[in-house]
Amino acid sequence: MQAAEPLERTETAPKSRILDAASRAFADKGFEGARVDEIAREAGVNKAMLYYHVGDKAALYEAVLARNFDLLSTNLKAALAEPGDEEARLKRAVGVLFQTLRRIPDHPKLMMREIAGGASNLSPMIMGQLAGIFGTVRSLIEEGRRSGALRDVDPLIAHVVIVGSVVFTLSSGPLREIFRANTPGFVPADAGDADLAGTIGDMLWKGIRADGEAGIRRTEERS
Amino acid sequence: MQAAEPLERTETAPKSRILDAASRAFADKGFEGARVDEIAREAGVNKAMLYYHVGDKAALYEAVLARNFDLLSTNLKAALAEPGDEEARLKRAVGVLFQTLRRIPDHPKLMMREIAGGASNLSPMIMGQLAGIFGTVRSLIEEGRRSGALRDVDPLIAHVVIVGSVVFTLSSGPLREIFRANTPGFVPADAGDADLAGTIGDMLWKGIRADGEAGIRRTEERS
DNA sequence: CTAATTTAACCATCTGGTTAGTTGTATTCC
DNA sequence: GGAATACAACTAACCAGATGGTTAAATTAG
Repeated sequence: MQAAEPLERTETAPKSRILDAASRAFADKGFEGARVDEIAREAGVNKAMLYYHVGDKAALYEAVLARNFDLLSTNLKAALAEPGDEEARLKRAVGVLFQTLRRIPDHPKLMMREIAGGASNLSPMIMGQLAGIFGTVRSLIEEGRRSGALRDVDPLIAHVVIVGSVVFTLSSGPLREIFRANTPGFVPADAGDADLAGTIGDMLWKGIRADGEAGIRRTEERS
Repeated sequence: MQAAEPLERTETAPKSRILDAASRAFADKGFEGARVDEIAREAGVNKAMLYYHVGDKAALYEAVLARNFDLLSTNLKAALAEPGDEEARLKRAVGVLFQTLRRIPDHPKLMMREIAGGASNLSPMIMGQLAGIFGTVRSLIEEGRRSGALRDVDPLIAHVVIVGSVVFTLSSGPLREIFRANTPGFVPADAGDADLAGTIGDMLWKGIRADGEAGIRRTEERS
């Protein structure tokens, strides 16, 4: 038995490279559109090695998703474990969601495709990870409701709106650039990442916070 | 087959049936995942007829998208043409977006997949339709900013958040049902459509309306 | 030697797309 | 009228290339 794996000197481990390539392919072209041969080539391994190390195409897909959700879940839980008032925690959650997904830009794309497909191809393991993340966000929202900081929103709907806003924003970058380029008199680029996350966190917070005694302007003020 | 043409013998026009089947297939399985044979079979048409009436797979895809965007654009413009203050118009826009997409439930899925793919497969015609819709929403937001009803949000980002929220909510219905079923002590179903649209419209409105004299907390906590 | 890796070659099946030919029917020509 | 023509709608059969997956053999490491 080999005591320790002294590898990854030259490059990263083959399995990791395979998952990286697979993640990119699945995100860009979808499960059906991704070509196993291309993933292998891009990872710099023989196709048979891919089956040897990971398994078939479905296993490959699941491995990619599991790895991404794991990172996301860990970061999110860590961010919400720290103390703070509801506003700070929600915005921190959005910020962490934003920056974590920036580090794995394939993930929002995978999620969007998966949801479009009716989430019918998610293994129990992945569903468990998803449920964990949902539980974390749900706790945040329900605590906020109990403390009176948040309005009486449906946690699941709020969750979907939060994730949808961030995921959509992150994934639609290329499309936005096209619009900005074709719209005269328009700021030519998105704000930086921190600003973007801040803007969206702010919108979401204001969208679900309790109507303060002062915030209830029913907009009938027209000068 | 003379005058006695049985009313429903022909059901709907072949092309329309083909587009319906194609829309479903593309939404559920993606462009690459959709099988032309299956689309033809589902439409009750010989495969060659599909090529005869519409064209190849890409043309089929474009036809589906064009038809959907057309309906969406028409409804949205009509809804925003009617007068009203910013709050009413925004909420009306969200409501129309919601109910139009409910009528073509494949469309949000197609959009999600397309955005995930980097919007790289959209023909100029489709891009034009998209630009038209964006222009409509942008006008709404910029008018709101000028009148002081809305905060100084980036119209593109606001647009993305609005559309993302609605599209995500609509597409994630099945996934939400799974979560609701597995979460004890949870309301067992989504609110009705009107309520759902109202809830989300409200969240979005409160998220981008101008800060009342009390709400201004320039949270720069991100150091 | 033995076992873990790695490779080239292979294959059964599927997929988008085409083609040659058929049918029904409206129009033209005698 | 009715034969000939024209043409859109439709079909069955086919095909070349791609695709996911396998295997037997070779190479390397302990």
